[in-house]
Amino acid sequence: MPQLDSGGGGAGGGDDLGAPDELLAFQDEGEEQDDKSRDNAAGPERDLAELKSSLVNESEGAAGGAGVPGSGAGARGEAEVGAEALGREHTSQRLFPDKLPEPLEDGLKAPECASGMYKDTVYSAFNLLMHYPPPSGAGQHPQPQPPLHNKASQPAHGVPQLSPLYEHFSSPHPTSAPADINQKQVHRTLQTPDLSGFYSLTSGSMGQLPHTVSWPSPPLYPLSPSCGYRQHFPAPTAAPGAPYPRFSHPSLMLGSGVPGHPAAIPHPAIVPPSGKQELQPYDRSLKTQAESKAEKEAKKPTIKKPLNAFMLYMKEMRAKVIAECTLKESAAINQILGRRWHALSREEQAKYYELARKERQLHMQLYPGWSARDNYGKKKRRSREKHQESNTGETCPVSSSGGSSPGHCMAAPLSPKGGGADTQPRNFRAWALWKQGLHLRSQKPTGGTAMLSPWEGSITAVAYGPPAPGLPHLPHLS
DNA sequence: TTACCTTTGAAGGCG
DNA sequence: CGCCTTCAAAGGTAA
Repeated sequence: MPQLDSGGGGAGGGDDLGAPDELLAFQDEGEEQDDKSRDNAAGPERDLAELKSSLVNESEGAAGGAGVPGSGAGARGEAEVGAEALGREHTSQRLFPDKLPEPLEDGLKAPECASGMYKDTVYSAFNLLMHYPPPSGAGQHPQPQPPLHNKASQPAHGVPQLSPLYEHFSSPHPTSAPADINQKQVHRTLQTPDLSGFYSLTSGSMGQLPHTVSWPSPPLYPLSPSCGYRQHFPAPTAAPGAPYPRFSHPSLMLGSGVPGHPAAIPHPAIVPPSGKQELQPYDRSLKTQAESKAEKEAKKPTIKKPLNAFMLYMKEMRAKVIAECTLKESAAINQILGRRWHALSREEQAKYYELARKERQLHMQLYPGWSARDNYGKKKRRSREKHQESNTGETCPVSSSGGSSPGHCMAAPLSPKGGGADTQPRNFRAWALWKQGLHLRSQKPTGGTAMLSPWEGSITAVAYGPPAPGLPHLPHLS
């Protein structure tokens, strides 16, 4: 299992990462950022930054202002409290210099957002996360954690919840599980030796597995009460040798090869159709047997899509942004995260791409017949009418404002329903980029092939595109 | 109660 | 092959 260096050294070779096309994509991105740096004072990027800045500031003003009335310093104090709290847990991981790519973040003018923005970013996390495969983990015994009773597979407010792989890779040898796990035991057989440490599932039973797993996760960052966030858990008691208690997932613990342990837990991708926690087996027994088959069918758990790289990144960083920026609105937070994502170096992004690739690989192994199409229509989206309206793409804010940056189009105001976002359709961004001869990164070449097996060696290259049809990234897994 | 917002990436469908 | 659509997470917000 490779130990992905978080620095520029081992995994480094960032220039070695990615297929040529991918490098091109990154190059374009970097050039764009460079342009931003060079042209910091003017230009469409600046417009974008200012626009976003105003948006973010508005949001922060709403969120932070309530907690710390009229005091930017106070807000900053909160952020510092959060940063301090972070530091307590990540003191040894603060490898990332305080140097900020300010041009990239100039849109975030709020000092509480700008300060410490990059202090605990991907590096700190991946120092601990990217440890493949799980080490023997002797002596690492994460503390049992109280079960949550909120939505299944969802963390408490502000608590980052990691994907199974994400957590697994950093929870090497869990030994205990919440008390309510016993009611949710699902026996599954090993499917592949490589995944034995992750989930043991029979492929045929995937779709029927109930997903009642609460996802106990202590807060990564002991938020100060002054931040206005409830603390659902006591601050994690970092046991010696247990670097990241929050990454210890009980379900993974159960399935992680603990001798004689009877159970494994479904992949968190399996959720009830409602997205809410399914009935416990005990409760289910109260159901009459006359429950219609159709009803049971309707209650079939939904297998969620595996998280992509950005989603994984968001999951990890959301709490930090919330803590630093005292933001709550996910839309605003996601904008910040999107900017941060673009500000990440190739190496940093590569780690998430690699993690996402493993997620997909695992997901593929667990649910062989699953297709993303299966979930189509389960989440009701905007009306077709809006889509059609948006497809016209004739309301391009670029053309109207003279902006030339794709990001300019992306900087649709955070408006209420029917506002700018609706006048700026999703595909508009693709249109705007295409119009400028650019390409979305999501449309980069397919057929990517991993040059790295996660189970071996260090990263020499990573293909970010989807695997070629029928060509798994990890040949020995399929 | 439910959809929307907002982000990027993956995947499937369609022309 | 390129484009479009949908979904994945998250939580506040509006209908």
